[in-house]
Amino acid sequence: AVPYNVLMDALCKSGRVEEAFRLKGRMVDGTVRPTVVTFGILINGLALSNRFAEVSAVLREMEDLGITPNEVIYNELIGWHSRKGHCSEMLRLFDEMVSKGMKPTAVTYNLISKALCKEGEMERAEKILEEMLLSGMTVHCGLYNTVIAWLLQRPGTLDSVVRLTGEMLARGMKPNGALMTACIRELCKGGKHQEATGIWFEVLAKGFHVDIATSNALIHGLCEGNNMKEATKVLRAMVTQGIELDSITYNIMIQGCCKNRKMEEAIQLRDDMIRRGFKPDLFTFNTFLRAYCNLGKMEEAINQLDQLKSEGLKPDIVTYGTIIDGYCKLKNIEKANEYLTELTENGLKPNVVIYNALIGGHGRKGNISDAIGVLDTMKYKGMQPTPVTYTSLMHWMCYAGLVEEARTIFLQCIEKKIQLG
RNA sequence: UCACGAGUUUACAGAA
Repeated sequence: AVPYNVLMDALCKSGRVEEAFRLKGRMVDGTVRPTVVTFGILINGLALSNRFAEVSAVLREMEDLGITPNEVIYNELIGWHSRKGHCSEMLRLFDEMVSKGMKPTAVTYNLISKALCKEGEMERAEKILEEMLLSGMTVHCGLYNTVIAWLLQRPGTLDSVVRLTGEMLARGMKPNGALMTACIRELCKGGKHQEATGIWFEVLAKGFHVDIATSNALIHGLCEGNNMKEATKVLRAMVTQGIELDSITYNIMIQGCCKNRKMEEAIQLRDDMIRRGFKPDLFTFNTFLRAYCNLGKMEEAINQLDQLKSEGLKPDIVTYGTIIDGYCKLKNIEKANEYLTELTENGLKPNVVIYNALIGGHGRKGNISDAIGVLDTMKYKGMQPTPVTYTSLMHWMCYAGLVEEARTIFLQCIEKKIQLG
């Protein structure tokens, strides 16, 4: 039957459904028995050529032959209704599939959530989810996972996300790792630290495994919100719960300390990291480097550069971006250019961030013509200036009293429809 | 034979 199926599939996909059916006719007459797959191909063929009305005949034939539709057949039927926006029929099939003891697959959930979550219908997706619950329909965690994932992509849905995730947990379901991570990240971004931490603890309390990425996202979110106390609490909890930290965890915590100028603690964390067998990586070094730059301690910063080199690591564009910006903030253009040269010698290409930093350097010195020179270089190299480029340039122009020039740039931005924020 | 697609850390501007 396999060669038949292959041929029929090809025919269906090139719109020659009739011929596929004729082939199936020969199978039935002959010795080769069609299988579920055969019918799956035919149903897909009918759907592709918009002849869904004929599907019921196919289903009847299957029944006559004693062939039970499997998950794929259901997915095809659900897919058709999903694309046509026939939500109730789609959900009926979903329920039927479950009641016949079939497990919906990831494809099923994607099809359903896609239909439910179509543009502007997010509320509907939520409502349907709740209706399913109330009417005793089977709601698998996969459906929750997909609906929440869709919700997360839309602004202003955080509350729903929290509620649905809470409902999942209340029903003993576990949100998948990517979902948990996204959920926690978004919650933290929205300043909902207690909620984020709460979910994390709750999942652990239920005895579920929590991905390291999720825990890291939580700690990062808390650090970003300058909530080092809570971040430390979570870190401690990870250790006591036996969750293995990784170098990313350390890097996040180090960055958190550095941002708060707690260099001793940052160094302590790095020591701890090494003690546990992790080598500081580029992220670690770049983070320290930035911290020293921010403190105006350029010797210390360069010391980090030397150290990372001697560890066999290669400084990357971020390393140089940090150093160059550090010198530019100190109005030391000469040094900045020195590292610009080193960067190119190491086979790296300056990017927008580097140029933006240089513009800031010239600007701080009141050297607007050189700042404009950098902008010209960018354009010459075919590099797209960013909103940062323009706001920085305008700022330093105003600072130097060149308000009219700044206004000209501003008008150009509007003309080019550049969003300055 | 059916849909789509993956999560965590480091550099640049402005307002307070």
